[in-house]
Amino acid sequence: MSNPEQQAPVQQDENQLIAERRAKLAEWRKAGKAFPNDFQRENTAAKVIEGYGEKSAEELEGLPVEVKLAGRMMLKRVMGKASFATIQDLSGRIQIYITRDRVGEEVYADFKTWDLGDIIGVTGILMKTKTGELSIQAAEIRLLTKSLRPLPDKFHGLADQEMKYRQRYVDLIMNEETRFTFRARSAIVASIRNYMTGHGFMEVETPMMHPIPGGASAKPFVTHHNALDMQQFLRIAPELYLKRLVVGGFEKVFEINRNFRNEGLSPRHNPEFTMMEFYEAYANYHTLMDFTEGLLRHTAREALGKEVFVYQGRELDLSKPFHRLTICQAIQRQHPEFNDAELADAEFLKAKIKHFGEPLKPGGIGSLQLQLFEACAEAQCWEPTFIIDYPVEVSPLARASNTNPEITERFELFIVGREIANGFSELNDAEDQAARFQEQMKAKDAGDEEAMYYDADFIRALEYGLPPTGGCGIGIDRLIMLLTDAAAIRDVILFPSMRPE
RNA sequence: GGGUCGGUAGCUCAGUCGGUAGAGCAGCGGACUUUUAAUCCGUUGGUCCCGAGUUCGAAUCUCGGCCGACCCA
Repeated sequence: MSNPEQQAPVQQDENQLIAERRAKLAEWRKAGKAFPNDFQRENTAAKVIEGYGEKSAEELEGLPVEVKLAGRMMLKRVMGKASFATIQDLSGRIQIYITRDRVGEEVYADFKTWDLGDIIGVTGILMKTKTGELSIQAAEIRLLTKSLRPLPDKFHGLADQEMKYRQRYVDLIMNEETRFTFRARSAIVASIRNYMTGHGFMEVETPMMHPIPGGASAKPFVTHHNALDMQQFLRIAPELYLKRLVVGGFEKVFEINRNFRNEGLSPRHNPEFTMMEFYEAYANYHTLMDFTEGLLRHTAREALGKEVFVYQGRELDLSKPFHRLTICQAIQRQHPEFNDAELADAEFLKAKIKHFGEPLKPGGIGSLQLQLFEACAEAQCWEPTFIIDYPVEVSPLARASNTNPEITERFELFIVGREIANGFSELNDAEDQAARFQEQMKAKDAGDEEAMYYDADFIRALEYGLPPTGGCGIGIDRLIMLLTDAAAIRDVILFPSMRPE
């Protein structure tokens, strides 16, 4: 099946500037050497500057150092017989000095026709300008790729938020801050992997397409498998598959991958987002909290080199021990006027939830306490805070507490008022799990679209015996937002979901 | 879903009281052998988001729609 609208030719937004560049490209083709791929660079801008930036003009003259590099031309200052250009490669920028006498009259004339955005290769020796900027005095210079589209204003850059997301390639060309964010993202994910594998965890990949969506409460994307003629769901969480692996004897596993939830877009929600989930046999929610705390601190230190950050203008310190509070303690931290008896009274809780302007969802005491927490205390958890002891009714996959069957051995971690992680001692009693799925089925029949399905194979797996296990999910995009001071999830996802153009 | 703000040249943005479109950058032509957002002279370029209305006349006012950002739900 194909959507005819998607096949319609894209309307060409041609203009005078593009036409000029196409004409230049046509000339280049005529010369017979367009789009060469035989230029082998030997250096990058940052390495060259790191190695020789401190050398004096005389020292450089005495060496001399020949370099060969390539990049996109970002600035160009042409004079009659000599020019400067600034090229940008993956590492940074460096200035080139081009004189007609050295490169030859013909090449110099060609160079004058090259445009900002073109990709050029240069060979030359290092020099210092009279203002002390390390530059490459070009012996040879070549056009490697013609850029047909003009770049945004060289000084103001790309300001249009929508264009930054839709044409991320332009954002990356123009904006050092964007490049930093996504390099940081890469480093953060790498650090997490290091920590996990360093602690004996094995990285696995479990299905992205599920016959039954499970492992979380969320609306799934639905698709269809033609050969099997069956409905499939993009996964909303990998949890049930990872626990099957622990049953199988892979006692420490993790997965970093995409989840898909069929929900709206917001500064904190993208329909596809990245989660890490990890499971460890013989761990429980207390040891998980210790581990998660260590993981975040390690990641901050290794990937960003610090543990104290500024997020949206306010300090965030990951070096101090994370708070651990029950739901009621967290409410009382914000509202000491609420006493224990009141927080155990359904009518009181309902009244307060309404008072804080939240819609009231049906549920028992535990659920009401959680709703009140979300209404009046969650956003105030700026410093890292584990909220513990979630009610059974909202935790269908978590092990119940030994001391109170109404609550589970579960935590959520909040930082800057946002949920970052969710973990618990796993429910490994197959019969209890089957009963919980039955409850979820009832809720689904009663109209709760986000209630879970009954997963018979998962129950069968538990019946073989899941060791006592702890598991935790960490929202990678949100973690990256924290560490890179990004206000919106779209700023940490290279190609965020957008309405089609 | 509601509210606020916005959509004007390739980019960044002005546009007064409603009188028919401006700047900088980029481009094009010219000058210029150490520039730093180079400079100087000249110059091309517009579906003013779309549609309707009011008006002699709409980028501007009104209504409807589309798109985006932010806030709220």
